Amino acid sequence: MPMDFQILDADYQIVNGSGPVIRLFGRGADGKSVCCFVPDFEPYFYLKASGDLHAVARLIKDTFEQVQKVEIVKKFEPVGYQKTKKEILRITTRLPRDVPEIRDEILKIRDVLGAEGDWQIYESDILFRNRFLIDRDLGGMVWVSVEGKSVEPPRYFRTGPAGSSLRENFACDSAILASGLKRVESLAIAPLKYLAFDIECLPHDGGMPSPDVSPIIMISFSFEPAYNGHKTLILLAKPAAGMDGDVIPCRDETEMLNRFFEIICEYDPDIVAGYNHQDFDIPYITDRVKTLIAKGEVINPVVGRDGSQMGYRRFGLITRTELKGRVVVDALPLIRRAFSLKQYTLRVVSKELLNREKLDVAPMEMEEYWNDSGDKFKKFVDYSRRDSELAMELVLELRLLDKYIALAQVSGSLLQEIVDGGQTSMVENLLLREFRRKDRVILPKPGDELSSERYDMSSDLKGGEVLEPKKGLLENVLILDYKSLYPTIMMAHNLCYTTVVNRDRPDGETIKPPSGGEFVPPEVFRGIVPSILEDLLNQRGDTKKRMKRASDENECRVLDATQLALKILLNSFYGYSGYARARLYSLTLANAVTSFGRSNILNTREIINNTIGKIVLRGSAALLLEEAGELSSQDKIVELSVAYGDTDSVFVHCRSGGDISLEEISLVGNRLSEIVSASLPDPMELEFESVAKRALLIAKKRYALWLFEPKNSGWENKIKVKGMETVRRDWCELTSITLNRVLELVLIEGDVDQAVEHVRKVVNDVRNLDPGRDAELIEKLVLTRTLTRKPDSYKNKQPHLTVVENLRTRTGIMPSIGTRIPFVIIAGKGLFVERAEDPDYVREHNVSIDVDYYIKKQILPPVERILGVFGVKMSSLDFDSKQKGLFDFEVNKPEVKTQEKEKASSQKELEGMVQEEKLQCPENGRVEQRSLFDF
DNA sequence: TGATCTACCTAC
DNA sequence: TAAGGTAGGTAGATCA
Repeated sequence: MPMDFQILDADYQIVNGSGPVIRLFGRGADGKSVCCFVPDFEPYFYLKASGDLHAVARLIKDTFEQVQKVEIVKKFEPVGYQKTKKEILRITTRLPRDVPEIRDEILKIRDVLGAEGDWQIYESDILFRNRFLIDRDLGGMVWVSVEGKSVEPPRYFRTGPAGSSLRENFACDSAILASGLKRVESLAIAPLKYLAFDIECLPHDGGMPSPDVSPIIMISFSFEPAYNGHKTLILLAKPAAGMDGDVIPCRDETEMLNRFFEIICEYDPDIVAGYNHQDFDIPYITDRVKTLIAKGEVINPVVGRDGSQMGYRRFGLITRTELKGRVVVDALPLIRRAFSLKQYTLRVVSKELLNREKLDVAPMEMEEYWNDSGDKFKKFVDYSRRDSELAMELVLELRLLDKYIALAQVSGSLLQEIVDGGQTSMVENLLLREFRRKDRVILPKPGDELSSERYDMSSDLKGGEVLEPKKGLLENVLILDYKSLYPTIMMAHNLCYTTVVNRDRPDGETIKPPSGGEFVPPEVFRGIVPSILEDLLNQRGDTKKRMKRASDENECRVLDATQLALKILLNSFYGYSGYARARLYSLTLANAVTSFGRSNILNTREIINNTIGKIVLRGSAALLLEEAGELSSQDKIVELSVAYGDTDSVFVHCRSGGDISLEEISLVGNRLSEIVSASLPDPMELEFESVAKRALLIAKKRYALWLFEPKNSGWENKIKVKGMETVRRDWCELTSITLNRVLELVLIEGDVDQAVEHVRKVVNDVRNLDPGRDAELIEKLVLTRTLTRKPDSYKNKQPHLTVVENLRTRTGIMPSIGTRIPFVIIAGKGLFVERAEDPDYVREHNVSIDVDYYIKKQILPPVERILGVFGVKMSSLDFDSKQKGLFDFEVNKPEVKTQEKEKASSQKELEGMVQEEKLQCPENGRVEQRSLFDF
């Protein structure tokens, strides 16, 4: 009877005498975990050689006993348009590890033969499990239906209680030796089991714990679904009485660790979650176990579905953990990628994203709490339990994995690879599949030398065009943008590695991008990348259609994740082509894409400003001047000019003698989208996105819009801020809330006076700051910056470095790279950087804040950039003296086109809506999920 | 003191 | 076996 399961992980095993056997690990639709053995898949790679290929083949076969067979096959080479395939060798080895082993040796054959010409190895560095998945059209989180016979699952051994003899167990529920395997199309997700855990260590004097001396004293678990009725469990490294039913006291640390591994194996989770456990808990446990074993303790750290032990490897700054057959999901990096927050400590993240409090025990107090047997001890236990609960909730409630599961299904990469890595593995996976189908081989990954050579060249890659903004406050601005600009450019112009003209010349015309280079048109050869993109785009369209039909909420979520994954993949190909470590790197290709993009946006501006110029509104029609013919007094003429644009967007300023309603502007928007789209090659499309009733353009990449979007039967409005200090995390919260208020007053109320008044009040509050009382205000003065490298590799002093240094000398704690460091600027003499201080330290020691810095450097400059537009000057400010008038605003009554009284009716209408629909400024509202790159 | 460089973060 | 891309604004340190 065939059995269906979803592929979670894959690897291979060497079976004595019969070569490699692929193992697929997964969870069945029936809820059982599976290990599926697939025999008869052989490792291979390709060699392009010169001379008599038969002779080369024979020599290779005779020289290397690892080589099973050498065949001559016809393939296209990776890059460049080619009229015909070329004969190359396909070399099959006995074991996967033979491939890298003989890869370099094999080039020596060339010297033996004294052959002239180019030899090149292809596809020798593809992991065997990936090779299998690609060749069999399988992939991560894909469903398979397998036929075969039941066999015994992998086993593991572990110590029993109190030093009893070794006990043997199966590492997963079932195993099957496959005789037939086929892909099943389904977006369903198997009933996955989630386990989250967190450890507590007992450090020396509250400093950093070290696994060779500091014991692990508690481990907490969280389970979904429950484990023997428990949602959580807490293991203690000491006996204890009077604890609740989720607490398991152990004799000592060794017994606790054995229980830990036992519970993991028994529960048999698919997903092992934690918060920073990839970098901390897992390495710590691994090292601690080693330390204890070295002392003679008996611990068997089994965690894998094949009976393998826990382990980790460090690559430079990155730690990789592998739990065979399972997926390690660290919520920290996923949250960093998905949400823009000022800090990513579990405390801040839980509060911001789950609105849940982390319980806390200060490192200095841990020892006391641990040795207590009353309330303090219980508090410590609860603190530990809460941490694993939070890790689990972050993963499940924020649905952090949905996107990654969809990406695995769509790209074919294994889930772990996607969760750990970037876009490279997904793009390469798709490329390998499609190149294989079209008989084209792919290059190996570039070495360090080639990569850095490419990296030096990559300054030759030009990016998008940013139009100079028409600075100031504008009314009635249309926002249009190109849907998936770069992918559609590649499709429209057949831009691909396989169409670039660099060896064979096609007969007819070629496509010539503005950046130079030549590409063959699709009639001559349809590029592989454009065809992949087309497929992804079609799939996305279908998915969106299915989403509209879907009634089930869960189905809708899965489909939404799928269309999002498709969008991410669509947008990954351009970046990959200019990425120095890509297998397929082509500056010609990348430059062709961006150059079409630049000329496109410039063309669009030209068409709107000059070719179209004006639109006539007549009834519900938006007409070109030539369509309108004779104009009547009923007609409304809208004059168009592009006020700004960045890469794939244009902001069109609409002016007319009288008022224009949102509906009327929308008519213009739709018409523009129609006209411009019609002038573009398929599938490029300029989309009408939204209308800004008012737009404040400050500089390139810095603006605020009062946006109106159609919603149900009315309009939904909100302020959207880009690039300004309100959305920047290296400014303090006081700056963002003040600026947000100013923007509201200016954009919605059109009331500059009130904005000035507001700023005056804020400045006054700061000036009269009383550090003892205004803890809340101080909270709003905290700045944060990312520690981006090792402290000694900075050339200039930096404020957050000062804080890191202070922290290190005071507590011995060294934040890791990537951590956001909070600080405030304290009063005193000397450089700004030297006056940065840890906010906690400031609070505890009542250090005074540099009030002047906050007023002059944090509040006023950003405010001035906005209010300056209305002629508000703050030149005559003298903050150092404590005189009467703190400062004088010179308000040149702005000719605020915004305050025209005659608009009373529409104005009132708008204000009504504002009250209904509360403003969603990023800092005030719920934290928004970070959006994607999307050109 | 003004010009240049370094660092960070953001828009797309 | 680490990592998609470029364009751009702003602040502060450092250089000349």
